Amino acid sequence: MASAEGLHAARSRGRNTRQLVHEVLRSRIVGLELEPGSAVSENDLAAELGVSRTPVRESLILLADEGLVDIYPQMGTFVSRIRERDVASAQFIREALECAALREAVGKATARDVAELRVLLTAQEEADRQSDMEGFFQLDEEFHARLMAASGHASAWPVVSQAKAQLDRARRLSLPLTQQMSLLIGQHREVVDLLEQGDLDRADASLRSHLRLVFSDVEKIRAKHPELFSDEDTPLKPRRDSARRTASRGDG
Amino acid sequence: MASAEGLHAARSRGRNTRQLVHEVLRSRIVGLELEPGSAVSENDLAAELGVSRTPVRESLILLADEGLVDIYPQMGTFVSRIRERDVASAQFIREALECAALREAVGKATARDVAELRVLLTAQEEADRQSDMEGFFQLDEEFHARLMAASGHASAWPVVSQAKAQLDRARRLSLPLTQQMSLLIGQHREVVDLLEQGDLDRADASLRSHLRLVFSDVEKIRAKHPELFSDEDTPLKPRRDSARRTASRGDG
DNA sequence: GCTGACGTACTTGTATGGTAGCCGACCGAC
DNA sequence: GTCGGTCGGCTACCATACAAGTACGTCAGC
Repeated sequence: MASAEGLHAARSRGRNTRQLVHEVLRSRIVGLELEPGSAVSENDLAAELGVSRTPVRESLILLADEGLVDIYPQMGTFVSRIRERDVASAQFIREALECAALREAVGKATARDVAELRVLLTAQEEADRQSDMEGFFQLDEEFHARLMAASGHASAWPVVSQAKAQLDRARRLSLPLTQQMSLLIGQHREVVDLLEQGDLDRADASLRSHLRLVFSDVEKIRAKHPELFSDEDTPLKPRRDSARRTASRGDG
Repeated sequence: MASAEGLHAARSRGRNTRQLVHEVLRSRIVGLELEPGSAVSENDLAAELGVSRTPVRESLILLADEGLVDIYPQMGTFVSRIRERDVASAQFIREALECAALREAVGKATARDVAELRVLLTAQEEADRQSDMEGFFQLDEEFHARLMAASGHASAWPVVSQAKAQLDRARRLSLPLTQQMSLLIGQHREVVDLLEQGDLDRADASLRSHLRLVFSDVEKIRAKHPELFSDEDTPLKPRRDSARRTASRGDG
């Protein structure tokens, strides 16, 4: 992959190595490129990305703070399994903040806000037609972010985004059901319509049920991919991957 | 100060140096021991705490993520000034999450939950009698945390706590008005009463007005201590402290 | 006195070395 | 066959060294 070169190429654009590595890793984890439970070694990542261990380590500390990796000193760092508690917590946070923002946005959102939201809806429909799941995910993220921005609380979005990351890992597995996309888009449209009409309570209810649908998806996924989840309060056995690197030696 | 020794003494108790340093710094910043705008040098802190730059640096990165310090590469790290935007954002987040939790807690909180909250109320009154501001701050924090826990969303508390940190820095200056304490305690009691009575809407309204009172305090403080605040979107002139360390040499 | 170039001392960013601790495989004892 | 000790290799943690860059004091020139 060109991630190593891309890293240094983009580095000149103001962001330092730590931030670059952080973004790369976060993207890989949320995008399930790095599966829950898999080990992420400072050394391996540093070697792969062509940087030293320091920025990698600092990124991992930030990711641990976000709940995306678990660091066990002297044992290893592992992509965190999806925990029942974390998902419920993330859903609660997201619902509370997005709905509260929407309630404030009603009567405050400008015509321009609504117009920009509708542009995103159109783009989402296009992504649906092309079965572009990755594109839809990004547009979905932007839609919800702008919805919050319309309330004047754009600066609270990072908090939602962080909570959302926990949910998105699971959602990534569920969405292949393409029919879901059009359903979600319809709900988006309903929210925008009600926002424009100034119907506060129905807009709130609409967004809330939309978010809960997403939440219920996660539960379905759990049945299909239990290995990505963790019930335990003490998942203290991440188990080191015993595939020795001597395998490349081919002895034997 | 015994902070350096205390650091290593407590280190054996499971937490590593990074976490210890993080807690110390966070406490100093929220407690205004480190004033907004003041410089915090990795080297100086490392020397003072008797550790290397690494854990200090990692702590500062976490604090920057929390919005408590601003890191300017090759320039310095400074305790962030209180920004209008951050305070408003923190208030929005806190209000949305705490009120949403309270609404869920109504009808769900056990008798034991209520009893434990009342114990805290009693302790707060005692702190008031003794004019123990520091104690009251801790009891206030615990009260709100337990209130959220009663809703079953204790794991969402760290998010509130982080937002609260922005508000607390300013509050710390306002509370010396001792009469405020009893007022706040009365509001706490009202919330618990309404929670126990199962009066959802009035409990919500009561907590909301309580939180807004706290918020309005911040505005008063701004008038008295403008140097701790920052309107600027680009406060790009933190200005290095020009007090040379050669002062200790005593030459001249 | 004022202005501008320069040098020094500081800053954070990155790279690397050494340490303590844990896991898991191996191997001898029973 | 089963259990217990040992040892190798890995881990994250912390310390340290080097690099890139900024700000400020100093001083020469005007």
